[in-house]
Amino acid sequence: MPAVGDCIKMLDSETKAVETPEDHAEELRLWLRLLTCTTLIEGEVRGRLRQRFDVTLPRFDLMAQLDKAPDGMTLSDVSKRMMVSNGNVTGLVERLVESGHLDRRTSETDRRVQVIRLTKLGRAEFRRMASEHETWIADLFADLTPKDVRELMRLLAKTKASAQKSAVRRKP
Amino acid sequence: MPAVGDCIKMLDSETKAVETPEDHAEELRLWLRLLTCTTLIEGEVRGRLRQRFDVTLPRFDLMAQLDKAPDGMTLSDVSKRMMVSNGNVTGLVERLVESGHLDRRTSETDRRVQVIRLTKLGRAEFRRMASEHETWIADLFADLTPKDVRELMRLLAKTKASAQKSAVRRKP
DNA sequence: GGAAAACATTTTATGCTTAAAACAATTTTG
DNA sequence: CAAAATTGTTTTAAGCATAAAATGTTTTCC
Repeated sequence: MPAVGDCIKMLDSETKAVETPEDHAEELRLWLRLLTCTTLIEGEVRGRLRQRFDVTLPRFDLMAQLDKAPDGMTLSDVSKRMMVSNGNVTGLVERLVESGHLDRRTSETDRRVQVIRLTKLGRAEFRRMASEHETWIADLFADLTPKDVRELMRLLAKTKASAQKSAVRRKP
Repeated sequence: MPAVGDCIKMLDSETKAVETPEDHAEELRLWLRLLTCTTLIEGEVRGRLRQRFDVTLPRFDLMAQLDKAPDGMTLSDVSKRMMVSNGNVTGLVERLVESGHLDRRTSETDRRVQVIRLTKLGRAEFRRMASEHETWIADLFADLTPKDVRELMRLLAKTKASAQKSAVRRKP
């Protein structure tokens, strides 16, 4: 049963409504749990990728983006999709070109733009990894019913929209 | 309406059931959405901490752990709680001791163990940051109803348990 | 009691990540 | 058309992060 103080707004000396220090403990706990789940799964995937394929998670993620874009992507596109900084992508791409997984060329129509693609080798290796990766994910989520999955998808979509709105409010 | 092939098990030449390559696309999409939500919120919190308090997220997280433990924690405890590597904590603590936010001493009873605590300065600064941080989180989750929050908490708890079980299956 | 196992932490080597500044090419606009 | 703004990428400097090996300490268990 909540205490009285939890539900009323304080009145100041001039009898105008004043914000009580609101209780946001529930949202905070939700955020920590969300973070815990992600960290747990991410760490597991990272370790398995390293053990099975000697590849890092960021490299895998970048290849995953390119696998969906047969005609290649620009570095900016990749950066936005992966939600990481531009400089980060520059370095990742450098190493993946070096190892022969990526092909990189300057755009014909805009000399600022770099277009990157998976090489044959890169695509083949990615497909091999992705297939196993999918089974890991399925296993990690194995205890969720199809209904749980649907419900989580819905609530996370709502969460994403809420967070995006809030982010935009700060920097318009 | 699902195609026939989605629901049947293939039969091999000797009429024994054979695993179809199962479709785990839903779980994969769920994982990506989970990751997106976390990355989005994490990036937002990171940026605000930097702008408002010139502090990094890992430093804040470490201080948050210590704020809950007035008698201090060992590096191992912190490492487990934060779900990061031991070496990582060593470096973080070094910098926070340097800046006067943490106090570190060798345990009286076990000379292997380092016990760290927030200093007065560290605690004061953390409290100031934490209070604002809580409002950011509330704002980021603002569009979720209390019921949404409860439901997400429940489903994420189930997800965490499932993932932990799967992780243990691999390395017992 | 002493060798072996377990534990807590640090070190090492490498790679990831960011924010901000710098650079270069294109587009906008007065 | 040229100055200014914008866009795409790279560089820089600092910090974060990991896995694996190394170091010192305590327990375990013959």
